[in-house]
Amino acid sequence: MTNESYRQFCPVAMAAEVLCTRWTVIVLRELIAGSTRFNELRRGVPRMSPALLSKRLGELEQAGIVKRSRIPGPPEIEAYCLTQAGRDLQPVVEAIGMWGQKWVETEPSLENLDPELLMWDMRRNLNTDPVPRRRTVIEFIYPELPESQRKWWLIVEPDRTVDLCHIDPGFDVDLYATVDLRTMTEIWMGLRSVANAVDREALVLVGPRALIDTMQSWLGLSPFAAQDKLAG
Amino acid sequence: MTNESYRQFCPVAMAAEVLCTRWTVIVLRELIAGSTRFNELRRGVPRMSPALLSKRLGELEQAGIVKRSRIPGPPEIEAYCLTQAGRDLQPVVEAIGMWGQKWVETEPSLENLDPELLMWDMRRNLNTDPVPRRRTVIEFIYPELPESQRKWWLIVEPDRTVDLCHIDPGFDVDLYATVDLRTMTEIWMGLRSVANAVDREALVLVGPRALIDTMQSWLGLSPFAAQDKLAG
DNA sequence: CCGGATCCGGTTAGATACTG
DNA sequence: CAGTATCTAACCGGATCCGG
Repeated sequence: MTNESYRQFCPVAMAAEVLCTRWTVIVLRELIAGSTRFNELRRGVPRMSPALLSKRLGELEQAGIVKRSRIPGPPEIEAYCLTQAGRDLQPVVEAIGMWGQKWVETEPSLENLDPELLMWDMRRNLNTDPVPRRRTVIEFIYPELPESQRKWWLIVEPDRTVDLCHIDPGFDVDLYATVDLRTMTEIWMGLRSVANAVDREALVLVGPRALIDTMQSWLGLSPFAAQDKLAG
Repeated sequence: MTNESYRQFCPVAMAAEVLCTRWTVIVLRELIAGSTRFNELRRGVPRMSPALLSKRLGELEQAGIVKRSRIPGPPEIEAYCLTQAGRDLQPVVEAIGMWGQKWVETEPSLENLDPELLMWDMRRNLNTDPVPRRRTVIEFIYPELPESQRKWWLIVEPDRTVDLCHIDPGFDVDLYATVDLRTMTEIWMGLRSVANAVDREALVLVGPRALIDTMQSWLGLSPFAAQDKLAG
């Protein structure tokens, strides 16, 4: 069931036994970002098999990092929540991410683009403060992608909740953003600014001036975008 | 040769591909602590096979974390040194260790005691400032261990270098410390003080008063000993 | 839909021995 | 000193299937 121990009394080894198994820190990133349900977590780690995710969640529960609770139904739903020990892992995950942003060459990772992951992250981090206090709809169009992944809608409701759809919700669209996936991912990662992408015509915005001019501020970036890159 | 990618553009995933494979952070801990040669690293990870250590060092070199350099001989010797990217991993390893010290139950790890690891760590962290400015020899005796691991000598030379022997160097001994391995490990990890162990007669010190009274200060503790424990 | 369990083939890690 | 070689056991990825 569990991994063989390193058999060292050093705290680094003790922690690494739990944390440094395949996929574990990625799952922790999702939990820290706020995901709580099994299939919600799956969206954040689409290439991880559900069997392995289930196993890892069990190990994290065993280690006191995650607590499983049953939300009364129907449908009866399981929620995975971080304990205090789990929330205390945020500095660890952040340190790993900061190092990755600073030192890992981007080129290889920019070959692994995923519009669903990107849009999901954008939804999570969108800053609603600069957005008008009525329902605002932004449509992203990735012309080079197949039909099923081409169009995405971000919807900011008057109550400041943000929804993401990949089928047309039928609302009037305030802002259209036509862009290639790589450019949008680079913007999200802080490797390029909105203005730069517009200048190079890699990003075409159609909509009210106010929404366009504030895009860099309402488009929440990756939590690691502020870290300068030294590699790649 | 290398691990399969997570295929995510997130910096956490990019970093985890390199860092979160088995044994990798333990090897990094050794490199950060100052080990540079292959067999020196092996002493810090005695349960890791040399084949895997060699493979990991190759991966770390590939990732730009370690640089291999040849020290002219004979004997010709290879040295593994951290690059700037490698030194930048210190906050990551420290964050992992701090979390481990705070949240991982100690009991299981205290079943995996190792006198050589412990003495090696003590040698590395010994604070020579409070030690007299002549050669000082401290003999540790673990009565419950087999002959080959029972006696260890820490030698502080006048030039402030510290040596560790596990065969009698033949010098006059200034201080004898008779202790069981578990108690000494608990002291090293900050779970118990020298005074407490002496009071409970788990640690018996024979030698000059000055050396005994200052032991807590010259005995450098684990870098994580300052972090309070909340689990186990 | 939600939350997994099962099976199978390929890869990785552990143990031990050996070499230039 | 600094690694290879070899063999076996454990783990992982991918697909499929299942009960509520």
